Amino acid sequence: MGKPEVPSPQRIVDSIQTPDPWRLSKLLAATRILAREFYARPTVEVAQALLGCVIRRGATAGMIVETEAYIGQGDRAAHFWRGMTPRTEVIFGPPGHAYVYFIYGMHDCFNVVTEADGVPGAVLIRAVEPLTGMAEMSRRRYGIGVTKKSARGLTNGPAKLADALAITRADNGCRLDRGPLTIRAWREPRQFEIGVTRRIGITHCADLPLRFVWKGNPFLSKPFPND
DNA sequence: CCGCGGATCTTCT
DNA sequence: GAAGATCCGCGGA
Repeated sequence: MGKPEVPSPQRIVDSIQTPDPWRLSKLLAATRILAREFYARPTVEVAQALLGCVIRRGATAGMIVETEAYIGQGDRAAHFWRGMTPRTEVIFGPPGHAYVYFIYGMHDCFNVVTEADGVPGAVLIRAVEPLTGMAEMSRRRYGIGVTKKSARGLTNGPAKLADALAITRADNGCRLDRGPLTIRAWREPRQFEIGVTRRIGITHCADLPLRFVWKGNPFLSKPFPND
């Protein structure tokens, strides 16, 4: 005669299991905000160094597991390959700022600006592993915190994670070392292998090895071959 | 699991 | 005026 078990929203969503559930306070204590200098390096270097880092917005956070580099030298897939336009202005600005663009009439995608001030370069964040606030992320994406959908689908794509972390064009040009949207590194760095592949969803320069993934992580937008 | 088509609108030619 | 750094649902294996 027990009452039917009705798990709380947080329970249901979390029970879909991320391997590593974090409380926000604990997460903040275990990480520190990346300084602007971190981003003032070659784009490919930053793209790899960002793997394992944590994007935080309010009570929601996810760990970066997949990135793509968009570089200045003859990269026709980069939005800025022809030079500066109103849209790509922030990519030519100081490093450590957000570049958020709108695509296919409905999605926002989140990039980090790299290289020295005046030199274009950006890293597209393609997937994160949810760490905290999954019910809230689920509400942002599905309009409901209780869902039977797999946790994998919550943030395993550039537009999905932007949605889950409420990143929009309003964040375009904002700095990432302060303010409501920040990127943090673990004080005790995680150990993992980095896989390299061609970038996804582009037509030009599709062969360049500029996509970087946390090898074997289940939250990739597309699995690493042989995983 | 995989491939296909539709949705939808900003940006630059 | 066309393409685009995507996602989702659907149908089939």
